[in-house]
Amino acid sequence: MKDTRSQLISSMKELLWERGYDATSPNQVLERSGAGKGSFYHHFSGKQELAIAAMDERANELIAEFELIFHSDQHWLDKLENYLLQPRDGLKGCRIGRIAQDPSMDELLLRVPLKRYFSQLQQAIEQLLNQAKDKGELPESICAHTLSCTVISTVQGGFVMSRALYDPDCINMACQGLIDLLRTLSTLKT
Amino acid sequence: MKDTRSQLISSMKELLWERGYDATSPNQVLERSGAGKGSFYHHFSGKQELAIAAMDERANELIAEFELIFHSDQHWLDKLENYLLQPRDGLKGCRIGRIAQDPSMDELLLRVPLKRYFSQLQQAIEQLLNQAKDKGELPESICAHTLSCTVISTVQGGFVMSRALYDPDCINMACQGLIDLLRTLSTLKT
DNA sequence: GTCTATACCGAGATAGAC
DNA sequence: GTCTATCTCGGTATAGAC
Repeated sequence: MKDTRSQLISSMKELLWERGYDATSPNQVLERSGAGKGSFYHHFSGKQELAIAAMDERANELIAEFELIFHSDQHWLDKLENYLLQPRDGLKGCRIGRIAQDPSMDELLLRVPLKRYFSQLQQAIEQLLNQAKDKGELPESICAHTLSCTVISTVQGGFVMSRALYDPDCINMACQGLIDLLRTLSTLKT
Repeated sequence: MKDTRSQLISSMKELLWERGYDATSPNQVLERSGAGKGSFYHHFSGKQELAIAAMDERANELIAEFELIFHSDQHWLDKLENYLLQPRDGLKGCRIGRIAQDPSMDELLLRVPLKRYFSQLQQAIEQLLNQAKDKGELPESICAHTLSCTVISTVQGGFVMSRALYDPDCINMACQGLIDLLRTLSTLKT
């Protein structure tokens, strides 16, 4: 059991994942959380403030997840594979990237937690790739920053493609394809 | 100058690109096209039918674009680079993939043109990659179907990442990173 | 803190005149 | 074919009692 405020945030997190920001209404949040209108507008100034709180929690949660993977002491390629081949439901969408396409994301405040998550993720991946280059296991001609964009995009785009083709497996294949390229490259170098 | 019906479709295409399906209202379409409500509901049964007509046109248009690239007589890697490095506005989103995340895309009818586009694109890329394998320029261990998912996802995810970080350049880097991997791989094989 | 009542607006569509 | 008037519903929020 948690307090009303937490319930609201929790329900908003679910709905942001399922429906995004624009398509989620306060009423849906209330229904799911069991709270009343009064509580909602007592704890938050409105939909936007609640959404930001929810996205902040979600970002922290996801950052903790990838840090667990990237801070392990496996080989860099195993870490990356570990990250890329995590089980994902292609039809549901990324728990945070999901909302990036919503028109309301033009608003600066809403973008803050989103930006924070992706910045940190990119930094982590770029660092990993630079270590690989230092060890001579990735060609010097490959730019770690550029490739980190590719890695992140593959995951995010996998969700989009899965939904477009209505095939939950697309995202897993997309990630597998990238891993295959990296493994092959590392094999040929050896 | 075109007739009212075409104007409506044309405006809907723009709005679907800019705002997606759920966030686009009939009123916005009317305002942009200069048509009135009467015309709208005379030519179409409603928002959904208009959107499908618009997406159908858009799909045809985009299919023609990639066919122009893939049916040229360049080397497969040049074709792929040509496709991946096309100029794209990362902040606007894919002209058709943009709407894949909208909640309303759960409706079967709306997904038809979306699915048609992505299916054909994937088929074209897969074919290209298989030719590369036939020529021995891509390792047999690489699965063309799997890798085609990666290619498409990189583009789609590039748009998402660009919007998340609010950096129009992310998508271009993501695509460049994938090309770099493929070029490197092809170099080492030689 | 939480509830119910109320208000305002725009989405999406229909009706019937021209 | 196109126009204006009208309708219903839900999104988003405020007011004031408890």
